[in-house]
Amino acid sequence: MRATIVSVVDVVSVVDVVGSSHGEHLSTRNAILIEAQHRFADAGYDGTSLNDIAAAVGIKRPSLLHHFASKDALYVEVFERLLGEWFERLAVAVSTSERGWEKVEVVLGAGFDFFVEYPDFVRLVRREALDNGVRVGVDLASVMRPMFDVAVSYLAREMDAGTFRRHDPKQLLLTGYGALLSYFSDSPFLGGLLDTDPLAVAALEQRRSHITSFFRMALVP
Amino acid sequence: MRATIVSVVDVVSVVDVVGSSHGEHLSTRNAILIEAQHRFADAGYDGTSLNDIAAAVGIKRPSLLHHFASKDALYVEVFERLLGEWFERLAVAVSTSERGWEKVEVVLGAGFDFFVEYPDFVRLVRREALDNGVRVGVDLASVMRPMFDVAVSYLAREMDAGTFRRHDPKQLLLTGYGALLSYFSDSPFLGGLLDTDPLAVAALEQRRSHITSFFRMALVP
DNA sequence: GTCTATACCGCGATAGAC
DNA sequence: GTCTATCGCGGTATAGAC
Repeated sequence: MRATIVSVVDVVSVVDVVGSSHGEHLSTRNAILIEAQHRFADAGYDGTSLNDIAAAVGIKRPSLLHHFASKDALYVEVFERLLGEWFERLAVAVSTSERGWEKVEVVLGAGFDFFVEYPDFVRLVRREALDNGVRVGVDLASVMRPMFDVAVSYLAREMDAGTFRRHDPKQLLLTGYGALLSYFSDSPFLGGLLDTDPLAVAALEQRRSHITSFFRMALVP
Repeated sequence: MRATIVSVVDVVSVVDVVGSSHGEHLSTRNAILIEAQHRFADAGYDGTSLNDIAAAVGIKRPSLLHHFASKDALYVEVFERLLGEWFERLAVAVSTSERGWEKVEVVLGAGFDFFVEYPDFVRLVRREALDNGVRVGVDLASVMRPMFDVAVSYLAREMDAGTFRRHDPKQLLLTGYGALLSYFSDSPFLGGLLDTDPLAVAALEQRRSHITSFFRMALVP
């Protein structure tokens, strides 16, 4: 069984450590982390071999295991790093002075941009959400829960004030969650459904404006 | 590399073959299929071992491989069986005489009910969509494409007629796809976000009515 | 910090007896 | 149809030389 992340503090603190690369050439450790991130996102935990990661970095598997105690430890660190970036980005968006719909738009846009920037993150989260209950890698729910609760109460407050149309706030968030993430997590599949690459610039702009206008229509009276 | 499904006809024809169980006790073959379906949905292709499936059915792995040529063949047949049921169900919903929003409501409801009935299906589809491009198990996009195109043109027609509010039909479908599927595929995770089991009867009813009213609001002028 | 070498395990698949 | 036995591969992890 893989180790779990129990608090947001743990997550954020790790980022600084990893983020301190020395500049000139990527430290082997960082190179491993980056390569592992791609592999885990592409093929999942079970579908990823340490051999492949090591080879891609230009070392042998035993050398990789010198930097990380186990495959599990490597996976957890990859995930923690991304989660840290995610929280950081979200904190900035939430702390803006906007109000009402504008605030939702800012946060929504920040999430969208982050997913564009870190496509691996979305797919890792999705895989984790799917595996939850069977093999617990990272306790995503506990980590995300505080953000979720904040969002719920924000929506509820705005609805009570009449600024937003009335919906079940939790259901609305789940709907937004699914609509936003799925586009990125399933992009290889969606590429076959549409005629264009979903991650191309034009397609992304189209998606962004659809998501925005769709939820504006749902929320703004 | 796993084999691919190339046409819908292939899919549907298989269902009859498998569906013809003899009644008294599940044939070993069917028992294997059912067990494999659960494992593949829970743990993914790589995370599932033929040993476990065989043991759960009460036989040894070599005996399992007597019924199915390979792990790959087993996986494909599991998927085909579910896809067949899905198309069958959807065809019924689409063929109703409803019009405008009522038709959308019928199809949406049929999808929802199907996902409740076959939770494994949703997670298999999600895993397949995630893996697409890396390891091609089933060419989901080709199989789903015709349905997608039909839905797109239906929406476009209604929008042109003024029956529906104007959106980008494709984007709208992607949004619905994500909102609908994610609730089921990520239910173990969402259970930790909410306080109730997302698949409990009450929660499902809540979700169902939210989805319905949300899209009604988006579509009906 | 990286290497070679090794140990051990579980996997998918095959062959052949019953 | 199910079994035992075996093969070959790739997995994670460890020990010890450089």
